[in-house]
Amino acid sequence: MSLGLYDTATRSRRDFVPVRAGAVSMYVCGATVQGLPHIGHVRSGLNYDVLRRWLTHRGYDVTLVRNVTDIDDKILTQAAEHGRPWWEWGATHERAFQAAYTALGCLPPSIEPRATGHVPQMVELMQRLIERGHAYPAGESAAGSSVGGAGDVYFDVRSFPGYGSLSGQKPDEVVQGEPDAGAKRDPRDFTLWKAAKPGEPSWPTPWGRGRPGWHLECSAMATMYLGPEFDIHGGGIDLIFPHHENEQAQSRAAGDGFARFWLHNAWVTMSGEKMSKSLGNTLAIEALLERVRGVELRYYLVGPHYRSAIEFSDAALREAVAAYRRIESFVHRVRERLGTPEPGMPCAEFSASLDDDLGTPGALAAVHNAVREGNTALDAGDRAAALGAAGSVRAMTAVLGLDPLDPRWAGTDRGQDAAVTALGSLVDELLAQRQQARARRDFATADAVRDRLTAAGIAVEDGPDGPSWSLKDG
RNA sequence: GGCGGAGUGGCCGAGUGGCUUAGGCAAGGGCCUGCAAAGCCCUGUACGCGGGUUCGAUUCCCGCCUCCGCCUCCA
Repeated sequence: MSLGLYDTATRSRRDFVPVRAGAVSMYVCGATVQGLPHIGHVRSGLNYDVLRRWLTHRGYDVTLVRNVTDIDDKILTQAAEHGRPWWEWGATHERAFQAAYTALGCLPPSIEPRATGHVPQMVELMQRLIERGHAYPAGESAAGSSVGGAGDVYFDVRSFPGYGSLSGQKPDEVVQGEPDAGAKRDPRDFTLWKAAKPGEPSWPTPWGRGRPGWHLECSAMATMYLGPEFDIHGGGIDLIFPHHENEQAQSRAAGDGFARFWLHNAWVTMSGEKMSKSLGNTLAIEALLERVRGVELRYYLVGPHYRSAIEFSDAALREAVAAYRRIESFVHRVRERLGTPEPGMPCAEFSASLDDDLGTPGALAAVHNAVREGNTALDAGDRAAALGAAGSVRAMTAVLGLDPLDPRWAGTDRGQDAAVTALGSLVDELLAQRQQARARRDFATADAVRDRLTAAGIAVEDGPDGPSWSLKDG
C-alpha cells in the first residue's frame, strides 16, 4: 500500500515518493502574527501535524518547517493603531499562536523560522533572480529612466513562462495585481522587496533599505532549511494564488526545483462564509477552549477530510465532543479494570484511509469500530481482546494526536490533579455509603447520594467492578 | 471575466457504477441494570434539478439551479 497525496499542482492524487529515501521535508505557511489565532488558522496547523505524525509513524524522518511572518503591512498597521511597537505586536501574537497550537496538541515543528531573521537569504535569492533576468530593482526601468517605487524589487512575471502553472491562472486573465507605484515593467509583476518608508523598520540591501515582501520570505526560508528541492509545501487554500504561485515562480526561476507536492487545506466557515478578520466572524481559540477541551476541539477539526470545508456549528462541535468521549471512555474503562493498555498497531483500515490522501474520516471510522469491538470484549470479560483493542485505539488516536492517555491531555484527566485527588477521597466515601444502602436495598438513600453527586457535577456509573465516577466537564 | 470547490438520510460527515452501500451524533425498539448511566444488538433506505450513456448511476457525460472560495491581506 502506497501513500498518495492530492497535489494541487497537478490536481490529482499522486503516489508519494520523497526526494531522499526515508526522509520527508515539509514546509507549511504559518501565521502572519497580526492578530489572535482563530479556529481556521489552527485547522491548518492541525492538518499538517496529522500528516507529519502519519509520515513519522510510517517510518520517515520528517523535517517540518512552519514559518512565522513577523514583518508585514498588516502587522505594522495594527501595531500603529494600537500604539505598540511592531516587534512587540508580532511577538505577542506569535505567543498566542504558540499557545493555541499547544492547546490543541500540535507537535512543535522542527523549526519555526521568522521572516525577520532571514533577510540575508532573501537578498541572496533576489540577487540570483536579478542575475538570471527574472527580477529587477525599481528605478531601473526598461527605458533606463528613473521612475517611482525606487528601492522596490520586483519579480518579472513575463520572464518566467511557468507562471500560473500551480494555480491554473492565466496571467492575462488576472483581474488586477497588487497596487503599482508606477515602477513595474508589467502590472502583474509582484513585489519581492519593499523600499523603506519613514518610521517603518528596514534592513539593508544592495538596492537600499527596505523590508521583505511576503512571497519572498517563504522561498528563502524553505530553501534555507529544506534545500533547493523538497517534498511537500502546505498551506490554506487561499494561498494558492498569488502566494504559492509566486513562491514557486521565484524559486524555480532562480533554478531551484522547490516543492514536489502542494497541499492545501480548506476553510472553517461561519454561516457559509469564510472566516476572516475583514468579515469580523472569527472564532478565537481562546473562547472555544472555555467551552470544550483542546482534545475535543482537535477531534472536531481533524474529523472531516482536510480538503472539505467545515461549516462551524455548536451542534456539530457538541457531536464531536460526544464522539470523542466515546473513544476516551473506552480507553479509560480498560485502564481502570485491566491496567494501562500499551499502544499497539493501527488496523489495516486505518492505515489504508490515511494513505489515501490523509483520509481522517475513514481513519476515525476504524477507531470507532475498534472501540466497539473493545467494548464488546470488555463486556464479555475477554481481557486480552479488550486490552488489544485499547492498544490499537491508542496507536491510532496517537497518530491523529487524540490519544486519551497522552500526557498532554493530563490536565483534564482525573487523578492527575491534587484537588481532584482530594475530591476523590470524599467521593469514594459517599459511594461507599451508597453501596451500603444498595446492599440493604435502600434505593431511596442510594439514589439520594447519587443525586447529590450529580448535582455537584460528578457522574456515577455502576460497572461490574462496582461504581466509578467522573467529572462531568465541558 | 478567468480559475477552483460544493449541494448525501433528523444532524455532522465519508464514499462508491450493482456486492451487508462508512463512522459519529440524535431518535425508536431490545439486552443488561433495583433504577439509571455506560456498553452491546436491531431499525431508519439518502445522495440539488433535467436529460443522456449503461442491463443498472448518488457515483460517468451534457445542461441547468443554488451556494462558496481565489484572482487585494488572509489558514
